[in-house]
Amino acid sequence: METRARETLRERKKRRTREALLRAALELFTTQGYEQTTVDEIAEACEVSQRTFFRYFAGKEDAAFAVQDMTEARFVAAVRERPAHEAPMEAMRQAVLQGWDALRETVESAVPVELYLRMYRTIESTPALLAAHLRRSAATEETIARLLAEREGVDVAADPRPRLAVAVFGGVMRVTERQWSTGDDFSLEAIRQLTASCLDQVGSALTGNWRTT
Amino acid sequence: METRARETLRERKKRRTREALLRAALELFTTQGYEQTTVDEIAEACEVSQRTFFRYFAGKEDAAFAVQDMTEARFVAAVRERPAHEAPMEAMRQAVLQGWDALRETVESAVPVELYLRMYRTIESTPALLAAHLRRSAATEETIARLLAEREGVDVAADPRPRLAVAVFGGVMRVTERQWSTGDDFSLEAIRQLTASCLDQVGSALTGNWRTT
DNA sequence: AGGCTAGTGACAGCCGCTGACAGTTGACAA
DNA sequence: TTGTCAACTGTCAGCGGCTGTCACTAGCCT
Repeated sequence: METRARETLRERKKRRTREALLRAALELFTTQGYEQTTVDEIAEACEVSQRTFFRYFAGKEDAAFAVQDMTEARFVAAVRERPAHEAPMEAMRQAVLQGWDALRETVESAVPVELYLRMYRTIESTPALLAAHLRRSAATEETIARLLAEREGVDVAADPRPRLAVAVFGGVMRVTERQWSTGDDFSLEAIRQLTASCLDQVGSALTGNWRTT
Repeated sequence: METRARETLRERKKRRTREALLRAALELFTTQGYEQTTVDEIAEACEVSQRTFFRYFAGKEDAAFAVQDMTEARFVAAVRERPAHEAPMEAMRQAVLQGWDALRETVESAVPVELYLRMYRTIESTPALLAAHLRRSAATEETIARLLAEREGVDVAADPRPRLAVAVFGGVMRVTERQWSTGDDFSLEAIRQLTASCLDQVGSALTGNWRTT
């Protein structure tokens, strides 16, 4: 966590360029749309060449998910740090909620939280980005599955239950995301509350017979 | 189902061109890889111009999923036709299994089943296609959720349980797909059996404490 | 102070995809 | 049968994402 330690001029310039590109990209994506924004525009906004953009980001998509990656990493770390006595589903639940609580600290070093939340919604409403998001989530789920398998002492190759549990959890998260991004309360508290609410209703959703309740 | 009735010459030619393009595309995708195959190659293999390819398919991706779309449509229809007394999860389970059983008839009109299965695996192992696949699945899930909500007489906007149930089911399907495509038995029977097996283990996966069993 | 190299810009080129326009060929009525 | 019309196709031009190459500038290090 000691990034400010002896940062050479070159490194500082690099970091600034990257941050400028990222901020400009997210700003443009969220205001005029992802597809409508060209890489040239982003580069021009920072007064660098298009080629330089591609030296910092593997592609346009990569810039869109740069911040998301930070929060996902936090989530994985949070799961890893959960006490061993917690059941898998409970550990994931706590890790996610914890992630929302600490979102500000996680994100603010790169971009304003408000910009992050706007980008989050842009991802949900842009088909190409939604696809990429789901694929990335699948990769994260695979990581978590291995983590839980090891933690519970089962073989992830032979026992499908770790992957099943994570897939179910991931499915619930996607419903939560969708509900939040199509709702009318775009606050951080709203998404935290929705997360808990959706997780609480999984059992009821699976047992069927929704008419009676 | 009466496609052969009064098919004009023009229509026949069109259908042939489309089928040729589709077959060539899948053949090339599955043998040399999706990214490694250019649209020009596909068009050339059928002796048409690149422009013509784009008149039949919205894009390279579209060709890759043409057959998948047929099976998904069958699945949605199957859910719709399930008896009203079945619980949601059970209805989806039956619909999927039924889909695998009828796969041959569903697919063979377009391409050989073997080619379909090969393409299925190619999708799983190609990041760009996997992303598209997940997004398409999400769209299908939304359709199913509305279907089940109506069927059970609940409001899909107010009650998250239909979407939750479908998301959970979809998650299990993805685990199944992955397990199948990374396993060593690429037969149709294998995937059918895996489907049932994974669905059976969801309960156990969620209750945690995997060590004891 | 001067050599070294990371970082950059400029240029050329591939590929997916689209719009515009003209040529060809099947459909259908006179 | 023939002529007209609409459908289908090829060609060409162009945009945007992305990559390789190469020369050049600017910070680093001795």
